Amino acid sequence: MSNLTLKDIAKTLNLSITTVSKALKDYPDVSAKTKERVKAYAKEVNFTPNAYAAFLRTQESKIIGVIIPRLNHYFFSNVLRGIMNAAEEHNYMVIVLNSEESYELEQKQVDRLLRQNVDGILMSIADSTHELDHINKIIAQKIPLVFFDKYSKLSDCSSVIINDQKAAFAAVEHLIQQGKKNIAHFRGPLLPQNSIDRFLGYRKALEHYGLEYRKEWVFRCDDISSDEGYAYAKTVVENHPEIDAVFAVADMPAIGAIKYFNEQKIAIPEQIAVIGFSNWKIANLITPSLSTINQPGELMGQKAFELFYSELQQLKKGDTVDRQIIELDTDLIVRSST
Amino acid sequence: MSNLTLKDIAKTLNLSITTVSKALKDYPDVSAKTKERVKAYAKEVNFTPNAYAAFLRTQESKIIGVIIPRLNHYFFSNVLRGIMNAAEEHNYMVIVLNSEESYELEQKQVDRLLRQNVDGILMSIADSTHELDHINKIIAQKIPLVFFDKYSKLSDCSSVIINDQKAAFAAVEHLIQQGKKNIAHFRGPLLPQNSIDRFLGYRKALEHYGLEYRKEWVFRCDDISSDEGYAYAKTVVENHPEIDAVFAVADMPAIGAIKYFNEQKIAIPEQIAVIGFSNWKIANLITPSLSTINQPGELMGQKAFELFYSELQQLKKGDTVDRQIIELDTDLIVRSST
DNA sequence: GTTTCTTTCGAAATCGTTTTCGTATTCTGA
DNA sequence: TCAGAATACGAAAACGATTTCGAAAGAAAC
Repeated sequence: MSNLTLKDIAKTLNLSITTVSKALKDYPDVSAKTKERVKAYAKEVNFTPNAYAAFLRTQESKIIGVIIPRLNHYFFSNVLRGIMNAAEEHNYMVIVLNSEESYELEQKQVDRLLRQNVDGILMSIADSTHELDHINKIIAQKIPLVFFDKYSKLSDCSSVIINDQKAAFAAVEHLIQQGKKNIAHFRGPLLPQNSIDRFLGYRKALEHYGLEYRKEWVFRCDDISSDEGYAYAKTVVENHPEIDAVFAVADMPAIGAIKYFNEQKIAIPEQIAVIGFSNWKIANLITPSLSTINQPGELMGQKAFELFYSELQQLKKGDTVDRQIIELDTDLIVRSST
Repeated sequence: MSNLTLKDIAKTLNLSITTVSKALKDYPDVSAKTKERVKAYAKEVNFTPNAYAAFLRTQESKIIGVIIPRLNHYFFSNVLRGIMNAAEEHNYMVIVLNSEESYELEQKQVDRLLRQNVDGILMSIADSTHELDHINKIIAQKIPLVFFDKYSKLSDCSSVIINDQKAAFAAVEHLIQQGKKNIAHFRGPLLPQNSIDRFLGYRKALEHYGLEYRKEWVFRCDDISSDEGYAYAKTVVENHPEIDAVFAVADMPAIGAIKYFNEQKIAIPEQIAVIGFSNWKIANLITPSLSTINQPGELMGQKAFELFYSELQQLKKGDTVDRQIIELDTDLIVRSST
C-alpha cells in the first residue's frame, strides 16, 4: 500500500523502467499491448509518480504560491477560494502564505516560494511594501507573477484588479443622489494604490457634483479596522456635526461607525448615511444593513490563476509573454444605511 | 542570479560537491577554514539547496497539508493563521486545501496530499464525512495526522479540540441564570460531533436546572447560515411565542435571528435573548452585540502544528507515537444580547 | 540473400542533493 | 622512527522519474 515506483512495476511486469514510464505517458514507441498491460497494472496498484523525482527532470513543480496580506479577511479568503478551485481544475496545488501586511514578511515569503520552485506566484502586495526588490527577483527568474487586488503601478505584471477610483466615485455619487452634501471619507493608509484610488474617486465625485473638498473631513484608518471607524464616528459626531454621510474605504470601518451611531441613537441614514466597500458577508447582517461596493472575490481569484496559467503556457512555448490587466466590474449595493 | 547548485559552488571553490554539501551542513569532518570559505561564498551568491533533490534522499518534504471545510469562515481562517505561523517557525510550508464540507472532495484532497508526499496532514473533517477509508489510508502510510475542531471519535488520532458539550452547557446555563425558562436551540447538522455535543450540552443544562426538554423547540440549521437563523426566528415568533431565549450552534444563525428580531422590534434580550458560538469578529459589531462562546482559533492551529511536529520527531526516532488529545478552554463572552 | 526500414524495447545519463565509505595526509606518543 | 589515531577531503551510490540514443528483431524491398 505504500508508494511503489516505476522500478517495482517494471520488475513485476518483466519490463524495463523506461518502457513502463513511456507506456504510462503514451509514447508512440510502445506497443498497444504493453501499454494496456502497464496501465492496467498501474491502476490496479494505484501508482502515482513521485512528484519530486519528476520535478528534477521537468522542472515543473505543479505548485503555485499565493501571498495574501490578511488571511481572515472575508474578501481575501474568497479570492483564495477562487484560486484554489481554478488550481484544482488544472491539477495544481496551492501553497498559501500570508504577509500580515508586512513588507519584511512579504520578502521572506517570496524567498520561500522561490526556494520551493513554485511554477508561479499570485500575490496581493502588503500595505507597507515600499520597495520592489523581491518583486524584481521573481521577474528575473522568469516565473509568472500575477497581482490581484493590490498591485504595484511600478512593475509591469499581469494583474486582476477592480477600478477603485470608479467604484469609489459611484459610492459617493450615490450618497450625493440621496441628498447628502457634507460627506466625510474614512480613508485607508497612505501607501497602497487602492486606498489612494478610492480617495481620488471620492474627491472626483465631490468635484463633479460641485461639492467642496475639505481635508478635515478625511480621516485615516491605518488598520482598516472597525475600532478606527468607531473612534472616528465619535469624532464626527462631537466635532463635525454638519457631516451627513460617510464613505469608508472598507466595510470594517463603516461597521464600526454604524455601531457608534447606533449606540448614540443617531438615525441612519436620515441623520447620517454610511457606505462601505467590499461587501463582506457581515454587511448584510448588521442593522441597518450596510450599503457597499461589491468586489467579486472568487472571480478575481479564478481570473488570477488563469492569467498565471496562460503566462506559463507562453513561457513553455518560448513565446514572449504578454502581460494583461483584467479589470473586473464592481457594483453598488444599496441597502438600508444610505 | 538563477539558481545555482552545489556543483557550481564546488567548481568555483575548487572543492568537491561532497565537501561543499558537508560544509554547509556543519559536518565535523570539514575544516573550519573551508567551512568559512564555503559558507561565505554560499551567502554571497544566495545559494539555497534544491528542495526537490533533497527530498529524494531525505524523504522529507518540509510541507504539511491542511484540509479545512470552509475557508471563508472566520474561525477556520484563524486556525489556519495559527498553523501557518507555527509552521513558519519550524521552516515548514503549508499546502491548504478546502473540502467545502464535502466528503468526496475531502477524499480527493487527501489523495492529493499523499501524492505530494507531505510530512503530515492537519484536518478538520467535513460535516458530510461518514466513512473513514481516506483517514485510514493516511494512518496506514504512517504519516502524522492531527485533527482540529472537528474530529472523528472513531479513529484514534491526535486532536486539538474544545469541549463542546461543556461550552454549550455554560452558554445555556448563562441563559437560565438570566431568568430565561423557555430556551430554544438552533442546532447544527446531524453528523459532525461538535454539533451533536453542543446539542447534548443544551439538553444537559436544561436537565440540570429542572427545565423540560421539548423537541419542538429544537431547529436544525444544516448550513449553519444566517438565513436559517433568520427563518427560524420567524418561526419562533409566529408559532412559539413562549420562547424567551435562543442558543444557536454558531454565531451565524444567531446573527440571522437577531436581524429578524431587530426588524420586528422585539427587544433583545428582554423579550428574547440570543447566544451564539465561536465569537466571530462580527459578533461584537452587530447591535445588540452578541453573547457567545469564544473558541481560541489561532491557539488551536498552533497546538495542532505542535502535535504534528512532536509526532514526526517520535517517528524519526523510531519511537512509537503517543497520540494526544488537547482540549482547549473556551470562555463565555457576555455581551448585550443576553 | 542482402539491404533497408519499422517497430519495440532497454541501457544509461540526467536532474541536485545526501551520505557512506575509502583514502590521503597530518599528528600523536612511545 | 614508526605504528596508530585523528583530521580533511572526495568518489560514488543512492533517491525516482524522464528522455536520448542505440540496438535487436521482424517486415518489406530489391
